[in-house]
Amino acid sequence: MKKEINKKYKFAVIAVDVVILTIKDDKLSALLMPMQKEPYLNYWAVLGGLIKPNESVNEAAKRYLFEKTGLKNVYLEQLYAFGEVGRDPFGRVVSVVYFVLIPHENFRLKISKKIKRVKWFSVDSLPPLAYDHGQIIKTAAERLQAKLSYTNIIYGLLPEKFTLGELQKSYEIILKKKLDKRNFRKKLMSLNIIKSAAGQKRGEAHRPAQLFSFVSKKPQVVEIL
Amino acid sequence: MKKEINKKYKFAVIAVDVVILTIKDDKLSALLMPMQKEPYLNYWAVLGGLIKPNESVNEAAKRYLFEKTGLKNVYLEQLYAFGEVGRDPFGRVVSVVYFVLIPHENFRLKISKKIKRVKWFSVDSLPPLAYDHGQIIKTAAERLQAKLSYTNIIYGLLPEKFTLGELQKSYEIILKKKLDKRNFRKKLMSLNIIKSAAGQKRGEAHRPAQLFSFVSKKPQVVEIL
DNA sequence: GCAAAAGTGTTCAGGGTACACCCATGT
DNA sequence: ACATGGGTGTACCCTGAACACTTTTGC
Repeated sequence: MKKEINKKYKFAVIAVDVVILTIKDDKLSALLMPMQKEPYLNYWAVLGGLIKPNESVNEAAKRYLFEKTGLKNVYLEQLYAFGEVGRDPFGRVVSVVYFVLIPHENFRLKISKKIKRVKWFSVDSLPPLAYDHGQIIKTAAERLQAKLSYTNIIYGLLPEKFTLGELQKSYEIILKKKLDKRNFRKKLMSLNIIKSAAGQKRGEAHRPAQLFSFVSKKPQVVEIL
Repeated sequence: MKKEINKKYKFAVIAVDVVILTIKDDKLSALLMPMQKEPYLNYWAVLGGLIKPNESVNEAAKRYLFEKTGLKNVYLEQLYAFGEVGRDPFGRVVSVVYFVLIPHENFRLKISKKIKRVKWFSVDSLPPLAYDHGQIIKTAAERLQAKLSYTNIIYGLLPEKFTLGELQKSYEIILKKKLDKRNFRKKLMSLNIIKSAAGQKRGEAHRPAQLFSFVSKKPQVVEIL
């Protein structure tokens, strides 16, 4: 599809790209799919596509996300518009990039049959990437890291119910630093952003953990760490 | 120019808009220009235009800024991409919006002769605005307010040399709250982001004030307030 | 029994906040 | 003389940071 761009359009066209992030195997990871055409054959890319004339840019991002992965009602935020002239060898494409947070656990992606395969990569060890997608993923990871400290958006990465240990570990992975368990719990309980939920997490070779859930799954500015 | 859009382009075209902000008469103010065509005749708008095929989006923003106001080497940051379908009645236009900070004092704008006139408006009492420019200015003001608290970007709004009183007043205007003079000075001196500069500010009916300048005019993350 | 994470309080230091008076100037 | 903002120090409180042991489970 992108091949015909430089024939059809003198001016730039608009694409959206969506960086899907989750925590998997104790790493912040991005969902990538392999390119199927030269010059990026076998390079990996984030999900994306051109916008349609009758949809907003936000809608286009949500549409591609849903069409290609089945994801809906997840944390989604506009990241940045990437508009360098040479960023797409097929033609002039300006991409408005979004990032999405999903809990890894229990999430079944419904990958579109048009996509050969997808794979999660740790954002710290990415394969060769198409276009400027390396820069894009780096920017997304930085934004996420920055926002964790002063907002509650960690909720996007956790399942409905979670333990304080899992919550703390999520912060530690993204902030890349160890946190003190007692101080962490004291702080989070004082912020009123999480509440005790019914039940415990059992089945592991240690004492069961109380479950918690988020009071609100709307973005809030809160001084967390 | 924008009139032909819906004839020529089936798909969306890309524009840039630039919100120019300064502090004038103790108000955070935006530079606006009157529209000269229906349906927005006599509405006001921020500076903007379409991008050219051979320039990046960032370059387009800087080019329009320079061409229309003569401004260069000022604080400029990408704000957000606005992409609602109906935002421009002439056709499908997605706008990548930037904001710019300038010191008001001593700044001579070289307004392009193509522009009939420009005027500063307090962002808290804006005239009727074209397109979604009300939303755009509001978003810019919010971003600025948020970033003042944790970065040093106030430097964009102040002249080369300034007094601590002027600096404090700038914060107070944008944050919309009074600050304690002694605590403010103590904090800023401890951060090493400003340094004493030669000379004093005299000529006003009170004790002369020492001048200061910024150690660095690069954006830095610093916990200021 | 052993390993592994859950759960729980106290102490200390540093930073934020509140607060009042004299100084140097222009009019 | 008077009005105006410049310039300065201290006391208190609260928050952030450091720190260790017992509990409950699965194997």
